[in-house]
Amino acid sequence: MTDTHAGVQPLDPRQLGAYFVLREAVSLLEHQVEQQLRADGDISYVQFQLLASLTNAPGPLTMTQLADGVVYSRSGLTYQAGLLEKAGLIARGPTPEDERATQVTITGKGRALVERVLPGHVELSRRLLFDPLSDDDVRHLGDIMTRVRDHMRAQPPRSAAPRKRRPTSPAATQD
Amino acid sequence: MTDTHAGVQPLDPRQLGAYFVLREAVSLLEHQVEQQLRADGDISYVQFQLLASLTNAPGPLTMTQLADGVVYSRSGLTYQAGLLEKAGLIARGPTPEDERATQVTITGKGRALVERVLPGHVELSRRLLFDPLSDDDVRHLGDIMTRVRDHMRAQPPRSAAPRKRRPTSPAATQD
DNA sequence: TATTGTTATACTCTATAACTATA
DNA sequence: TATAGTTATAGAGTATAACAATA
Repeated sequence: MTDTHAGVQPLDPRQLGAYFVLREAVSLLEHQVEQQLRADGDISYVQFQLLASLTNAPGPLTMTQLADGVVYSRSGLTYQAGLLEKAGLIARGPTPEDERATQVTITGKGRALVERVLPGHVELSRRLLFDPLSDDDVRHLGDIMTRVRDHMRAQPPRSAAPRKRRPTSPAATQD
Repeated sequence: MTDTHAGVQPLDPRQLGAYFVLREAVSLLEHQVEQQLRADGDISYVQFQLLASLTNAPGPLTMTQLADGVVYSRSGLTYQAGLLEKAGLIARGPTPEDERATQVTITGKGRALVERVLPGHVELSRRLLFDPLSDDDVRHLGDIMTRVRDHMRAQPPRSAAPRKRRPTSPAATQD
């Protein structure tokens, strides 16, 4: 990459390399996982995440709670929840405390699907991600990404809710 | 769909945690980067990657070379290249040596766009990814993900994959 | 008025298969 | 026959805005 732009301090080449190889490796991983989930359970990773969130939760979640960290728009979640409900994997109903909210419950079929899909998911991540890594690598990777995640979550306005999102700065230099 | 998964050894919780936090952190990062690229240059990350590959390459690339590591189907690349060409960022022409191939060149406008977009991209990755990391973390992260990437690239395609693997070409990678 | 969630809609992107043309 | 690339097309997913109901 040419670094002939004045005014901005270029990123350390080591950082630049780490960033791009991270993106590349995760892209390859994502693609493979997507195939596995589709083949084993006919769901996407997003759908898996939603089911997994419900599985891990102590009880039903509202749509807003379910959206957190998985989806970046409310309508996106409504769309996905619609698919999951049509497939009989979740159920939606009223929330007693707040009549505006929707309570989302995972069904037995939904739990069964997670159980059916999880082994392959786990096996694949082991084969693709963990095979070439030592225990220490894994520990360090988890630690690093946890810090990064927490850092990012602390920084920007929270995701799935903002009323109005205005990306600033039009590109300035002509079209 | 019928998956005989008797006796699957569960993943070490540390690995499971590392996997999911990796996916989560990268998802947040991707989303932010996508916004930055769209705001600063009206391109997607895939399009940025294609332009960056051409910028880094010593000369023009064929479509096949350009596809490597960025896109997972030929038609997907044709689609993206069509957009980039329509925007005047790349040019496509015949390849002298092989009349079947298409030679892709980046235009001055394309280079200018990369230059315009890169500072913000770099700045964002520093702020989101590298701020909470030490130099040692970055070194380790780059090392880990390089090994993972190389490992995945060496893997033979899995069951349902319609045999169309490309040979690894050294030209178009970013690190 | 603000918030929860849905709907309508438009758009982006991906991927399979059929096709052309070269090798 | 095999490979490079395009096209046609279908489907999945996303996001914005308008909307209704409730707080």
